[in-house]
Amino acid sequence: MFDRYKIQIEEQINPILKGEGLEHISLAWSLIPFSGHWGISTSFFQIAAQEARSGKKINVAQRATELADLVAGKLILGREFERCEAVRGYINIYFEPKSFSQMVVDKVLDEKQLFGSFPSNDETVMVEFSQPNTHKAFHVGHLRNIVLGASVSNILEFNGNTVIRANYLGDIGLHVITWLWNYENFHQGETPPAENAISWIGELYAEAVKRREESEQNEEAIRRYFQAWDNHDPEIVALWEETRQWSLDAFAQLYETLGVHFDRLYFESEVEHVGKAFVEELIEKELAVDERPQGAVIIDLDALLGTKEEYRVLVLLRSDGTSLYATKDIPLAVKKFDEYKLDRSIYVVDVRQSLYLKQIFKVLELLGYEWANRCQHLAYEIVNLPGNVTLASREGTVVLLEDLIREAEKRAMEIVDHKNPELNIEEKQRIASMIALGSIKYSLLSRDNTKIVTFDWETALDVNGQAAPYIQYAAVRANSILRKAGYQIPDELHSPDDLEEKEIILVDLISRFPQEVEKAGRDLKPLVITSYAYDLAKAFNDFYTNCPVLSAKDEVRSFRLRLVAATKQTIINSLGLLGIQIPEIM
RNA sequence: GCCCUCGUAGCGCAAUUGGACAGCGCAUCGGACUUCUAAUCCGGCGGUUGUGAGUUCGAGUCUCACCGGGGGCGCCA
Repeated sequence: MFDRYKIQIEEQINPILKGEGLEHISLAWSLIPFSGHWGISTSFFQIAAQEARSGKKINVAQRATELADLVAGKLILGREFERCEAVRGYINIYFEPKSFSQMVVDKVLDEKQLFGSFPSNDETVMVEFSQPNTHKAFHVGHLRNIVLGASVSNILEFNGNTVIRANYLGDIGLHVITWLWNYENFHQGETPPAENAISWIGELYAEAVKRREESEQNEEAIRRYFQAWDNHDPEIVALWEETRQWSLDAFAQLYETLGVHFDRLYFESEVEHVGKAFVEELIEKELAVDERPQGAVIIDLDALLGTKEEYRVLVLLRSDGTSLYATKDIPLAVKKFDEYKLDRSIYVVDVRQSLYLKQIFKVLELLGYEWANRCQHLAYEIVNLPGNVTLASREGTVVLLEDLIREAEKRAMEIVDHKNPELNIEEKQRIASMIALGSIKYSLLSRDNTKIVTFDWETALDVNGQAAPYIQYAAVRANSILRKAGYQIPDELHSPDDLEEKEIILVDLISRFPQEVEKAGRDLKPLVITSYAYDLAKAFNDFYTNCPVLSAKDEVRSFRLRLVAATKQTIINSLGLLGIQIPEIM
């Protein structure tokens, strides 16, 4: 956006530096880091340091200051610039606010919901996230994964990638069998209640595990049940299929509530069989070692690679021949790349699986897949309870997703009810839901992926301060002004000669949105967007209290209306990347 | 034992990837609603960035060593 100006200015700076005996200098430009006025800046420290290294006896800081002063004194700026200044070795060049602000606002109103996005770049990326087990409940730990995966997908899409949102469901294994056995013996004929199907399924799971653990007889019965399932006992398979669907339906409902969708569902059951063939291949190629029946099928990566205690040993198949996660993850990766010709495959999985995924990617490389190094683990830390208590359904230390959402909606509803008593109940509920879900999502996304989230009800349901409702409210205020103006946004491109400081800060922030999107995409960090959206809302609230819009005169009013519309759009776009919606009223 | 990760104000978190004076929110204290919605705004208080070295003109950020929390290391997922 500013390249043209940079070149233009460098053409002036180079001769000045040449006069100082400095040639072939390249300057690194950046946006001036604090708001107030916008502009670009560069420093002379590197140049001074170079001089010092070449033998001259100079004080680097002093020399940088001297050079900055010199250049600032000699620069001749065009009318698109306001002024330039030298500050402690830096030179700051400020743009003329009028034309710049006009340019930014025009751009937003022109591009609308696409503002901040980048054109398609031909890169296809798959993001695998959520990965729930059927026949189990969802808790807040799972939510962090979903919310992160969904947001990263949105951000990558905005960056111009073609994104395939994939889910990988654990629909087989001991946990499923345990559930089925318990159901058939103790809950025959029951069906999940429509309202809270996941909780019901989860409760049965907890009960099933308890039964399995409390008697050896039960454990044996379950093992026999597993055998029967493995031998395709038609009754058990039918029950498996039916109950699995209950879970899938319930998940679909939850994803809808969360506003998350998937382009492709993978199932463990669809890759298990082919996975065993891959294990055979690995044994044949003498990469894997078959220690059965005494041991398992393993692949000693350190031995193969000559590393020491780095890749360790990966178990591919149990000694009894049944499959493990690794058995299935290998064919799954192949399937993904085959189906979609991926350029990149991202796994949103918690940090505890870092070594495991590193192993899987290495095995794929050893199998000769050239794309193996384009698999990427997006690791995030877990959600804990206070006192470093791990969330675990079997310990009872768990916060169920449905409970959390219900409670958050209840609290939001109280406020909505109080503030907007005239609305009908459906509308109130809709608004409360957006606020509740927004708060929950925001609180999970607004800390770095590498930081543990300690869940407590107080913080999770706090809607004050740096939280989604603050940002949503800013957009609602903007909307309120626009509504009172009859949604008539003037076309005039004139902006007033003198802009208020608050307006300048606001325009400045809006102009930074695209680069924040880029950064969030590069680092796979929604945190960048949560911070940005908050700063933007703050700047708008500041503008709101200081700059009247509707009562302002002609051109000021027009410009401010356009600015308000542009702000609303930018808030919508940024919260959209986080999967957070904005009500019209709140 | 090896590896990963975190440590910033009483608490919860940021910091443009090595740049300007380390910012914000809770909490706390004090102000502002006959005004486009106060779920808002303004001000005060609060810091040796775990410790110690090193690299650099410049370090919260990079290197090394310690200290402390969490996690992972062959048949769990």
